[in-house]
Amino acid sequence: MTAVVDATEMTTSEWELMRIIWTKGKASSSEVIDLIKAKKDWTESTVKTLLRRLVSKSALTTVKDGRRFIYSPNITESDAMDQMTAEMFSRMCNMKKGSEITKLIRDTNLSQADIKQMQAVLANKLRTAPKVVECNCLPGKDSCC
Amino acid sequence: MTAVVDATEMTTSEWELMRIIWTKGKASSSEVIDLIKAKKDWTESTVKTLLRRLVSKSALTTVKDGRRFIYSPNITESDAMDQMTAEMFSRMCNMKKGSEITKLIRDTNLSQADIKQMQAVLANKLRTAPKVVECNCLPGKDSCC
DNA sequence: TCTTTTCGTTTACATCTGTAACTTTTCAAT
DNA sequence: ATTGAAAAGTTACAGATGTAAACGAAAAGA
Repeated sequence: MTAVVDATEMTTSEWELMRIIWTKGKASSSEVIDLIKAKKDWTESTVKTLLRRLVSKSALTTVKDGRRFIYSPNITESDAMDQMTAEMFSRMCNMKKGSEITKLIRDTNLSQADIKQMQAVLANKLRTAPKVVECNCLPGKDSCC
Repeated sequence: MTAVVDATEMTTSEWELMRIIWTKGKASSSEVIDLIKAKKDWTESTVKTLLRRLVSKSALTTVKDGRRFIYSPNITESDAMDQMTAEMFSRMCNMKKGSEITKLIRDTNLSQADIKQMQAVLANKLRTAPKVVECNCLPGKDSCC
């Protein structure tokens, strides 16, 4: 079974709401409305619309609890992040992904454990790494770099 | 002077065209139309519309060459990639960025030089890395992890 | 010069997004 | 039972996006 939810079709605004629901596990619209207030100046209506759209994209499931709905995610935060990241990197030139990741490492606040983990993966990867990665910008030898 | 072009407002389709122009340095609309055919089944009209929108977003500059235009990028591929990456990572929980980068390392085809570069950066970073990175999903201690 | 290509410009149109007001339904408290 | 508050549902609307046809102008070939 392939991914039921396509996280790449969540908009930035929708993503903000998802973060709240991922963090809390589940939430009613009023909880979401309350929590989003700290970050965004949206009206209740706006939040409800976004929640509804997330439901229609199958990113959220609802369960009725009396008069209100409890929203819970249909995709994990981790899976969603993976999809987004993959989508973005798929747009980039193969040859340039490496330096982009390097920049990311440089610019991101990483824990000691994160770093050690990366070091382990890299050490292992080095053993079979190619001398160069081919560019795939244009078909044929005509490519960029 | 801040970034004149906001690459995060380029759509996926527009990005495809940018890649061609980045790779070639500059190109006429007919060159772009020809080259995109290998990847996308767009009509000439569609490509022209997208080029025009890129010009209106200041992502491309045109110089007239006889009857036609030569398009060239107003932002480097590298800067655009940086902006996109930064935008995406800004949406993620601080605490989870590390493992996301680790996955990226695992899933990306990297050259030996790329890997060594990352290793250097990481070794250096480890010396001042925090034990843990705080989650920033919700305001206050109420955060996720 | 007349015609055919080749570009660029204008117009189109459905869907998606950001943003929200207005309306209806349904608990909960008189 | 009545009413007020809370939640959900309906409708709206401008701008962005995907996708393109049609029209016009200019260059190149006949």
